[in-house]
Amino acid sequence: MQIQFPESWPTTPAEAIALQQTLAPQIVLEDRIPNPIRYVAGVDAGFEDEGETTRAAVVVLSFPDLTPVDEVLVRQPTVFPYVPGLLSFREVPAVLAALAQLKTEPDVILCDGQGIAHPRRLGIASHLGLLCDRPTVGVAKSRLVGTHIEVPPDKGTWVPLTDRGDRIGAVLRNRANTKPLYISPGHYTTLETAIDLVLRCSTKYRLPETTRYADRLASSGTARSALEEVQQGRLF
DNA sequence: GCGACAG
DNA sequence: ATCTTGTCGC
Repeated sequence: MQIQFPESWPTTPAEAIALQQTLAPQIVLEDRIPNPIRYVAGVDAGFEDEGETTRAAVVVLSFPDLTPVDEVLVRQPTVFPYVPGLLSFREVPAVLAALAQLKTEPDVILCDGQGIAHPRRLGIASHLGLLCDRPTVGVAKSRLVGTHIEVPPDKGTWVPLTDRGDRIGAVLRNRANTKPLYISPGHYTTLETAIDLVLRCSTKYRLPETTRYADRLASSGTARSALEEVQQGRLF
């Protein structure tokens, strides 16, 4: 898909925070997702060489059958350290490079991490949504900010995630007997639609299929060689 | 000043 | 995120 790469990228936390404050007001919390949805994408990032190299994986699944139809894996030098609240500045560059190589245009992208459930309302899903001008949803495995009551144990139930008086997302019990997921709108979507989409992308596991496929692709790129396995005496 | 803190 | 063995539970 066509990607407009940023001409410059923040180098320091101070610059990154300033950019977030500029971009946050541009987020659109209205549904602008194509109907019907034909393709959903999942993105994930991983690291090698003690963080020196970033891996970004993106997988496109047909919807609603969730069959993988396109995928890309890229590796490039890491350009920003991990700082809570500034995750996008570390992972987005590689993710954009991966998206640029997709042949199939996704109608919506599910990201590993928060959307607007962020201190400055610009988590990685929101930031990515603005940069590629696409609907995005944040699917995080844990909380960054906000408070919430306990989530009922029943599968499919959720409670609002609140921060400074704002409803910034939902804590969703995607499966019974598992930790809940933190869902929040990224860009061009409402919380209700985000929750519905995550549920419709989920089958028998805690994480939606989109992120599971992306995780697997990202991991395949870091799998140990047979030689390394032998040297560690763990073959067979 | 003391915790909390997506991936 | 990554390192890293076995182990508890469905």
